[in-house]
Order: sequence, then structure tokens, then C-alpha cells
Amino acid sequence: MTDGYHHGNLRAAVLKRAAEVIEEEGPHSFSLRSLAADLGVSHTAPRHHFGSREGVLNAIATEGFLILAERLRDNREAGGDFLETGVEYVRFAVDHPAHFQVMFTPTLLNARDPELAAARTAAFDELVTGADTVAEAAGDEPAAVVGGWSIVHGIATLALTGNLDSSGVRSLFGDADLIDITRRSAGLLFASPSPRE
Amino acid sequence: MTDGYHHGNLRAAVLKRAAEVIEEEGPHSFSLRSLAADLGVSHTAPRHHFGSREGVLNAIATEGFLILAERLRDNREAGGDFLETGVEYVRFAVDHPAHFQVMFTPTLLNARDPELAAARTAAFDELVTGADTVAEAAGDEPAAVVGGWSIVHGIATLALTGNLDSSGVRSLFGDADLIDITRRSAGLLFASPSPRE
DNA sequence: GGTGGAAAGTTGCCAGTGTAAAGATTATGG
DNA sequence: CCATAATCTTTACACTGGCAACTTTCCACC
Repeated sequence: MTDGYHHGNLRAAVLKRAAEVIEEEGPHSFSLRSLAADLGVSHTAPRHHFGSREGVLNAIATEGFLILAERLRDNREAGGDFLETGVEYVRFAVDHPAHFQVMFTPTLLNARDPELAAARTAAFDELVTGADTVAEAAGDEPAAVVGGWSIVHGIATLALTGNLDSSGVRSLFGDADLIDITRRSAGLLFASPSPRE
Repeated sequence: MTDGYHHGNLRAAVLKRAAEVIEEEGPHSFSLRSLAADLGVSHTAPRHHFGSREGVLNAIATEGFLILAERLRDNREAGGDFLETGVEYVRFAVDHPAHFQVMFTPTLLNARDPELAAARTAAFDELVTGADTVAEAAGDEPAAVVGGWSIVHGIATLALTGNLDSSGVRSLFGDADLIDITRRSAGLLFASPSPRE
């Protein structure tokens, strides 16, 4: 379908390239014009698919929430407990660092986008559902939900921003990868020993 | 000292105004030119104090790490335990949301700035020192350090980005403020009942 | 098989931004 | 009193996002 004039699949190409750029340089320095140049199209071509720069970021966030919701659902249906839900959360952040960053930076997004709102709600509902299975045992159910979410969100955020490394804390774990670190750290929250396979 | 030509205290005024703007609209949309216009100086005046836009952000991050290190040290010297260290961490994020955001977004910063590196190291050392006091009791010391830091960092990040509200999770706590939520949630990590005063 | 929209992409323009060099103004130490 | 440094301004340039008008291609319909 690429005829020299029409790109063929510009929307998907923009999302893919945008995620690469954001992963490398952060969302603030991502430019529609240099993105279009990378893809060999004019600087206004992406506007026909996304409307604006904010539209691209909204699309990335929406895509991210949909992927996260799907992963959490798959994990729940496969019988994964709450700790495994948290591990899956961190794994998503590692696999899709650009999406994760954009999803949780609301100043980059248009909160009134209904598609984004729906995708976010789906992911958050799945997260809280996963928490309910263990929250009753913790004595303080709301605290268990916030604690579980916060600890894995904190691990993901600190790891992605490099602060786990620059603080020297990561080296305390030797050569353990981030998933192992997550199991050991988040495992403390509910005093359930971390399963290692 | 304000003589109509020289501002008198431009450096401090820029830092103050920049923090306000970043708190309201995020660091990506903070502009040196509109900042200078707000302060009634030419758009290049801040460059003589900070060198570049990145220089302003570095200065904010440095200031933030110094304030955080001071707070954590004061808390430790006042006999605060590790939970109280975490509460102080969240309190800092609430009191200085712009600083917190910039401090933990390394793509905004120049990592080779020695002043920034020194301030960051001071804050992180203080944080790990606070963790050591309780980590031995947790069985897995590195996991306790990462777990404690991550849970309060996660709470602060999710709260500042509005995700605790938009997910509906915060309403589970009624009208409790974020500090109470922190005590209850982070308190679960070490199975020590949360003190309420 | 034309034909008339609709979709996709391009060109040209404007306002706003960060950075840089060079000049103007004021403070300060000898 | 004067030279020098610090501070601030002016002017200029390259880059960015958004907008309007135009061109090319696709597609559905008669």
C-alpha cells in the first residue's frame, strides 16, 4: 500500500517510533516534526491521525492501559495471586517503559478523552479486583490495596528512572533481576514468602 | 537593590516562580520566556544565573534533594523510626510537588552536574541510613530497604499524579488525609500497627 | 467504468521557544 | 576616580506545534 504518497500504516508507525523516542529521551523532548522526518513523511501528516501532539500521547497511554488490563486479567484467570499481580505490573513497566511513563504523567494527556478514560478504568478495575483477593486477610483492606499498588508502582518508577541504580540500593541484590527484587520486596508486604521458580 | 535595570534577586525569583509553574502545568510546559515575562525581565536574563533551561531544572532538583536530606536527618535525630522516615518522605512530596517531580525525572536533568550529584547522594544516604535501623528485623535487609522506599515513593507518585483519586482507591479511606493513608499502608510492610495521633 | 466525495499527505505560514553573540547598565574593589 | 566584573537587554537564528489551503489517492455508488 506504500505508493510513495500514502504511507500505508502511518498511525501504527507513529506510535511505534514515538515509544522508541520517549523511551530514550523522555516525553518532553519528543517532537512531532523530527518523528515525521524519521518516518519520511511531512511534518503535518501525523495530525490527520492524532489531531495534535497531545493526541499522540493520549493514544500511547490508551494503548498502554489496554495492554496492562489484558495482562492483569490473564494473570488473574491463570490463578495468579496478588503478589503475582504486582510482579506482572512491574514486568509491564519494564516491557513498555515509554507507555508506563506517559500513562502516569497526566499533565501530558487530555483527561477528557473517552477512550483513554475507558482504558484506564478497565486497568484500574482489574488492579483492584486482584487486590480484593488478598485484602481481607490483611486486616486493613484499603491500606492493603494502596500498599500493594504503591510498592510495585514505586519499584517500577524508581527502576525506570535509574534511581535504584544511582542510589546504590540495587547493588545490594547482587545480580538479581528486577522481577526477583520485586518478589522479595513486595513479598514482605503480606509476609508471604516469595515463590521462586 | 531593584533599580529598574537589575532585578535584585533574580535567581531566587526564578526558582520560586518555576516551581509554581511546574506544580500547576508540569515540567514539560515550563517555558523560560514566559517565566521571564512573569518576572518582568528580558527572556535571556535567567541564562546568566542558570546557563540554560536544563540548568534551572538542575537547580530545582538540587534544592529539592537538599531539603529532603535535611528533613530526613532531622527526623532521624529526633528519634523517628523507619515508618516515620517514610511519612516524612511523603510529606516532602506533598509540600514540594514540583521539586519531587523534577528530582525523579532524570531526562530533565544533566546527570554530570556535581552539585546535583552531591545533593542526591546526601539524600539517598540519609534514606538508606534510616532503613538500616529496621532492616535487620525484616529478615531480608535489601528487600526491606527497597520495599520501604518503593512504597512511600509509590504513594507519593500516585497521589501527586492524581491517580489515587482517578482510580477511586482514595475514596476507600473516607476523609483520611494522605499522611494517614501512608501510615496505614506503609505500616503493613513491617507488620507494625500504625500509630494514630 | 466513470465520478464525486472522503481520506491521506503536502506546502506554506504564524506564533512561541531555547540558545547565542554583542551591547548597555550598574555595582565594586583597587 | 577608574577598570573590571556582574547583571540585564537587544537582536538574531533555528526549531517546534498548530493551522489553512492545496494535491494526491482511495472508495463507494450510479
